[in-house]
Amino acid sequence: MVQKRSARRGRPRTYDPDRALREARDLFWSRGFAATSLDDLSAATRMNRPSLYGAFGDKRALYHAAMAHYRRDVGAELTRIVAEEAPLRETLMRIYRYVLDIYFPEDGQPRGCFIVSIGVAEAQDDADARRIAAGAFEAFDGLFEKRFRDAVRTGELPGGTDCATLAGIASSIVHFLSVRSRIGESRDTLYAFAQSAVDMILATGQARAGK
Amino acid sequence: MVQKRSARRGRPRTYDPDRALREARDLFWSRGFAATSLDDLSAATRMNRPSLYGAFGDKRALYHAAMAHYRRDVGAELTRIVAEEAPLRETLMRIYRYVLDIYFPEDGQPRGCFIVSIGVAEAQDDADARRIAAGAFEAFDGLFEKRFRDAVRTGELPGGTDCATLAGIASSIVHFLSVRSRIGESRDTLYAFAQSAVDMILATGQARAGK
DNA sequence: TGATTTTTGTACCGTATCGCACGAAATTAG
DNA sequence: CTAATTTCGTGCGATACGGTACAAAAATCA
Repeated sequence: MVQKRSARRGRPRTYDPDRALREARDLFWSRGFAATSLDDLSAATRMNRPSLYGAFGDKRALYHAAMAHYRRDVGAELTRIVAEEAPLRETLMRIYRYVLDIYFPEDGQPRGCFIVSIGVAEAQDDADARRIAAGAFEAFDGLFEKRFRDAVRTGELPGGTDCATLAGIASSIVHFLSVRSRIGESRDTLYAFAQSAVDMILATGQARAGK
Repeated sequence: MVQKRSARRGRPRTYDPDRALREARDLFWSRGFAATSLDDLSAATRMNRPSLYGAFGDKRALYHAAMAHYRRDVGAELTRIVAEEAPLRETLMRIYRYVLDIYFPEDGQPRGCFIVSIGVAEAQDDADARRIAAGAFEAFDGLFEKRFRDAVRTGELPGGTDCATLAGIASSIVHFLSVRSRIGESRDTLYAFAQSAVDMILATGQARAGK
């Protein structure tokens, strides 16, 4: 899988580019773009600054790479969860459990979603950051909506359900978990909220049914 | 109302402290804490740096003052809206319209909620910022919950409604509007989403009723 | 072995940053 | 008019920042 590129010409690298990108992402994630210095990044990635430059371009480009990496990572796992084809309640709870795993790392402080907590702040003046964030959310909403449409097809949700809006609400709850985790709410409290919210999402379907 | 403080002793100020605080807040709002320099703040507030220091303390203290100011401002208006005692749907839509007014300023780029977009990023390493944000959200959720409890009392929502969770969902939608406004969604799209989401919140009540 | 290629690591440059010292300016109190 | 008080505004100092130049190091190729 991880094919070592067939012996390259010059001096070999002493760092792992993917690991370095994850370390950089984590640093940006906790401090934001501007408050993270190249010295910090250099220390965390164990690459000196010229190597950072060679590998990723300037600080802004490294930041974009970190955002894109996060988006790919999380998007792939969410796609996998939805593909498992569990019952609707179970799929939703797996998604909320998964994002809570991300927002509350085992080691380190609660951090929320990288894009919501950090990326969106940059989005106003950084068109690339804005595009990456918008793309991530579009894919995210789309995943929820697709699952809800399937639920209508299988009878888990009644016909006439407004799947697009329900997907927006499901995404809203993810944003809520992100925001609240970073400002001190406990994981247990947020998990309980997610459960109750899922109850309501399913009940909403019931209401529509009788309409 | 605006009582001029009875002639103080020394040289009079050339700036309006409240106006200056709003200008500082707007600058932080668009760029974040670290990317906003004292030179920027000095220019925007038309106070030179030593005056800023004298009036607000260091940059971090000024930032906290800006957050607290925002929290007071928005909190007061939301309290006012809820106090109007309009029908539930109307109250909710007034709230969503009001926050969209904030998130989409008439002049300038979409910016989302100051606390969600900027404050939460600081919350991880800045205990004061975290406290201000947590207090703001607690008050916000409480306002929604109180309104939903009243709705149960008046029959707008059926008995047995889980008002705390419903308040969390209503707040989630506000977070959604904040996040999405800043990454390029149009105000019209978000307003339409809010309307559909309110439909669902009210329908959820209906479902519970039949339980 | 010697030329070539790629990465490493030090050292540095120009600039921006935060915070404050200090004297001038503008007002009131007596 | 003089003293006291408060703010203003210039200017600066120490540090931190992003980014790069340059030569040494470590590998492959012929």
